[in-house]
Amino acid sequence: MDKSVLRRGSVVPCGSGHHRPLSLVRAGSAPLHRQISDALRLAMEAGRWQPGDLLPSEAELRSRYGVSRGTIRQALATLRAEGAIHGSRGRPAVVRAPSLSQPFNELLSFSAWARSLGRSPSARVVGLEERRADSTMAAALGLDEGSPVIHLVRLRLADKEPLMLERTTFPPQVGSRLFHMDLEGHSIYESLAAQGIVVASARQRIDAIGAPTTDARLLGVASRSPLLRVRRIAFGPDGGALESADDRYRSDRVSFTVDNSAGRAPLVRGLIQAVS
Amino acid sequence: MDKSVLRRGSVVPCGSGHHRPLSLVRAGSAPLHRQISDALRLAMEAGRWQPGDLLPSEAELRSRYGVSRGTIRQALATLRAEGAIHGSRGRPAVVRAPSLSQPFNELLSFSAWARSLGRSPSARVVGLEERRADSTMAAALGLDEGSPVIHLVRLRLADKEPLMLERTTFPPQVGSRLFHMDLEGHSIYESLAAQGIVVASARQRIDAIGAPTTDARLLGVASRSPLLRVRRIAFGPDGGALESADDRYRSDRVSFTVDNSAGRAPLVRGLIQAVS
DNA sequence: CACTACAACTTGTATGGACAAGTCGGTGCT
DNA sequence: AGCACCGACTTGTCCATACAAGTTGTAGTG
Repeated sequence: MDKSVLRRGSVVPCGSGHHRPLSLVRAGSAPLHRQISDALRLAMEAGRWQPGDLLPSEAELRSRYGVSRGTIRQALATLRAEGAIHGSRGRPAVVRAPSLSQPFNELLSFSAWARSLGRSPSARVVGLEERRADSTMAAALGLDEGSPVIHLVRLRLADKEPLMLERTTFPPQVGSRLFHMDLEGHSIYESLAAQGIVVASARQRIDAIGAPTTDARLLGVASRSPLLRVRRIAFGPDGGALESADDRYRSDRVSFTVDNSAGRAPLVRGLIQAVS
Repeated sequence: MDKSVLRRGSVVPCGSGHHRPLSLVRAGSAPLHRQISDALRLAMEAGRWQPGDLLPSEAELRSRYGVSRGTIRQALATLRAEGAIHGSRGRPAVVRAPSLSQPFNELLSFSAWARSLGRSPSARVVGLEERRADSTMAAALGLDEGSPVIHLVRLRLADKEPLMLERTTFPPQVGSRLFHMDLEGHSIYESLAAQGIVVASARQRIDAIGAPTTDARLLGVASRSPLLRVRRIAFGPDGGALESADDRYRSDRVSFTVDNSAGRAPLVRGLIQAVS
């Protein structure tokens, strides 16, 4: 009798056969169209629909959520403006690509970043020593030239695969704490935060360099192969510099994304590419 | 009797005192809401409303164009998705400062970016041709495999110095307009914006590659030297893909910065390094 | 068999009405 | 003067309806 309805609906393998309207709060909570767009976005991020799949038709969504068509269209319009779906006339909306939404904090802490991608981060200390600041480093950290600084070099790994070579210079009041810390297991940022040292702002510069031979050997790539370099100065709440870092990523495995919607804040993220 | 109506209306110094519905084509032409959003965007770009000004109320727009409120709201929703206006409840929509979308624009448009750094941008067309989309390109643009696309390759220069090699693929409805445009002098983005094609969101991926020989020759660097690559997909307010780009920057001259203050939006910018 | 035409579906467009929620200015009270 | 309150106005949300336009599968035609 209504096989025609099932024809389009069968595109979506709806595992749980809910027939009553899905849970929507109609009282003082968020607007209905927002609840619906959030739910759809969540389902897309969870991989319930693959890129290229067709969303359920507006009529089916309407009956599934028990709202009018205008409300459904408003929810879909939100997803369309975000670039998550892509509609044309006469056919249900097409799922565009995995939507990405993660906090920005990741770009600061390798450990937090790797964990957010489902990898287990670790580190291998290559060197830890006290130095005297040269002129550029002194300027970066706001110190006098020749004053002592602590220089730390670590190879950063995710699932035991080397991804990044990290050279960090700390002013004494921060760096002196490193000698009593576990530099290979725990996140430096998290250990410092436990001692009340928090990063309030950071300025990072991204460019590309050819790998020097020593860097190449540590990272396991060919000499002179391209690396993504991130140079960062992190500041505390009082504006004092907490570190000056030079991170070099294997560019065949790591890339950064900038997700930008007009009028909204840009979302900067690191990615680890799939092994080809 | 109705001074209350004039109270809000007086915000807009309506020079030409049209009282009949402004010129809208109701036959096979563009949809009404699109004609209205185009007209409003044009008026805003012409400086008729300054940033911070209040747009006329929906009721006034409704009577001015002789359409229903839903149509007006659809036009305003388009402008909101573009970031041109910014609405809150109980007050007419506010015209957003173009400076808010400035860093966003810089990352998109080489011309706008170079000008913001005090350089004079230009371009040299290396190739312009129609192609058929392969599977990955079709997926990126949301087209069918094998459908025609327009492929443009340009060398981008600042003060006549080559900085970036740009390969862009456009879907037909955007790319077909390129053949009637000045591709070496004017900004493509600005020319397209004048025709109502506006970028609402974009996804960019940054990594590093070694320069292939052809790229190296065009950019004037050694073969296999590191380049900063930015791959971008730009979307319009309706979620349709407007372009898929592959930009390769001379990493000895260009870098990107991410300024991050905790709690505030990260600021992503490009930099041209001083000649050493 | 190839092609056309149609019917059923889909989304896009547009209208009208109704109520809730927020802003703003003025009124009147203390 | 300072303050609470109210009413007019505004946008946000939601509903119901109707038609246009595009897609797709099916049935009928040559």
